[in-house]
Amino acid sequence: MSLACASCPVRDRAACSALTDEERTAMAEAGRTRHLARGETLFRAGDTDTACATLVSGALKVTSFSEDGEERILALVHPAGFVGELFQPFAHHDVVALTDSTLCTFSHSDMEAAVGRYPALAQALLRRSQEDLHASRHLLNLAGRNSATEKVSSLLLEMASAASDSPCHPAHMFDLPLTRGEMGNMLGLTIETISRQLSKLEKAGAIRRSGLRGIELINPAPLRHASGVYSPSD
Amino acid sequence: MSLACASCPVRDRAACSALTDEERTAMAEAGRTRHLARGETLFRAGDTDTACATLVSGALKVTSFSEDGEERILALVHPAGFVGELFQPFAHHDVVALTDSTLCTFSHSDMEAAVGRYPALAQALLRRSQEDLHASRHLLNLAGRNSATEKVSSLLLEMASAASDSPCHPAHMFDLPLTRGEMGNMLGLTIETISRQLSKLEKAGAIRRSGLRGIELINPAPLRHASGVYSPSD
DNA sequence: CGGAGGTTTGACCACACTCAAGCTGCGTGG
DNA sequence: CCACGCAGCTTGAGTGTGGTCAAACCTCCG
Repeated sequence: MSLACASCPVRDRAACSALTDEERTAMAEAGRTRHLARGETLFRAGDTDTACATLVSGALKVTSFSEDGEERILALVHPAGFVGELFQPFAHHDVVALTDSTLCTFSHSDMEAAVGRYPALAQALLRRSQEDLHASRHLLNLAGRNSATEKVSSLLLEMASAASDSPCHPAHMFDLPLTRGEMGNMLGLTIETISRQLSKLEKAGAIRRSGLRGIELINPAPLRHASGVYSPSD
Repeated sequence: MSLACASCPVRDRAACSALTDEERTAMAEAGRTRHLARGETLFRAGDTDTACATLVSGALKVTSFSEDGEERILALVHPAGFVGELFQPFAHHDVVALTDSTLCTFSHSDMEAAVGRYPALAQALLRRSQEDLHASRHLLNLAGRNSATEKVSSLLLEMASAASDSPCHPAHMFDLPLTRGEMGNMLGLTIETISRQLSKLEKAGAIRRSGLRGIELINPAPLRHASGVYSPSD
């Protein structure tokens, strides 16, 4: 059996958790475990017969490229997330690893067949797809909001939550999986603006930076405050 | 039978088209036809036991409200589209009619039961959900893109396509279902900027405005040009 | 005819972008 | 082990696009 479902860290949360043991065993036959190093791509826009995958560990980004070669990040994928454009002859977006990642991949056709064969899988993917939709709309809301301070603050809080083990408390100290450029293009800002906002937050005593990637939340209050409330004294 | 499926204009495209005749008849028992006037809301964020619906005619908007009461449009729904947050105890967004609309509504619980009972329905909704996700990412991309001119041009072209009967050709002349304010908050711009951009496009001879809502596409080329396609001779 | 909601237009200003220089951290090779 | 080089980041100065505020103008309806 090519997949080690029994020891899979996301076996309770991923789409395949909806399957019975026999069904999962059958699917595992068709699946492959795959590792991606930071920067490696799973598939590109335009690829036909793209893979589908459940992310087991690490982080991915879903991006589109405009004609002039500008990247735009459309979504982040966290463990237990599903990627792959079902029912589409070719992919519309690129999927790239942000950190070293482990995935559980299936061929496009195997996955579509499985969706037809196992109603529980279709339902689980529907659930996931609705969650993705929700996340996308959340990002839309965030990126459309006004000030750069708001955007960066919100993103920091979200990254802190994603980095935390418990879903309720944000992590106190964590590494950003994104470069400044990547943060910028998620939020519709430039590298420089991100950098300036982080400096401002550090000066204000809200965070501390350690190295390029490390973030320590000293005082989350101003972040929450900034992500929506206008304060005249600035 | 409460629904007139036989004469339904979207019977071939909506999610329910995946059902067999008997299945559809069974679902029709549980459904209700409902009309909404422009501005009426189907459900609000926070509502429990929200309705699910297939849009038969008209147009809807899906919106969220920030703490300070600012509306943000997250998606438009066109005929054959599906609204309703499955698997969620309460709604996260508002759904409001942009124009007088006809919907085919089902209670939250009936719909979830149907998804469990009819695998084909789950699959059809999965397909739709993926399309919605794609649309949301498309909007994300658009709203994150740089210039106001690009945004407005793209939106105009999209509205023209949506208003057209044939999927390939944009309509030559159509009415915007959105107010300036609504366009603005889809694109992350202000009313005034939208207005100025439209004036600019009219002066440039690309469009003509008739009344508040009417748009006539005189020369779509500058619109396409502005909306991302890079042409060296500028 | 009058009012209200939506729109247009103008003047001004600020926030974020651009361009440019210097810095930090990290990997590679001598 | 240090020197070098590169990629990513920070910081600064100046500019411009789109926001804000304000006033006038349509257009639809009662």
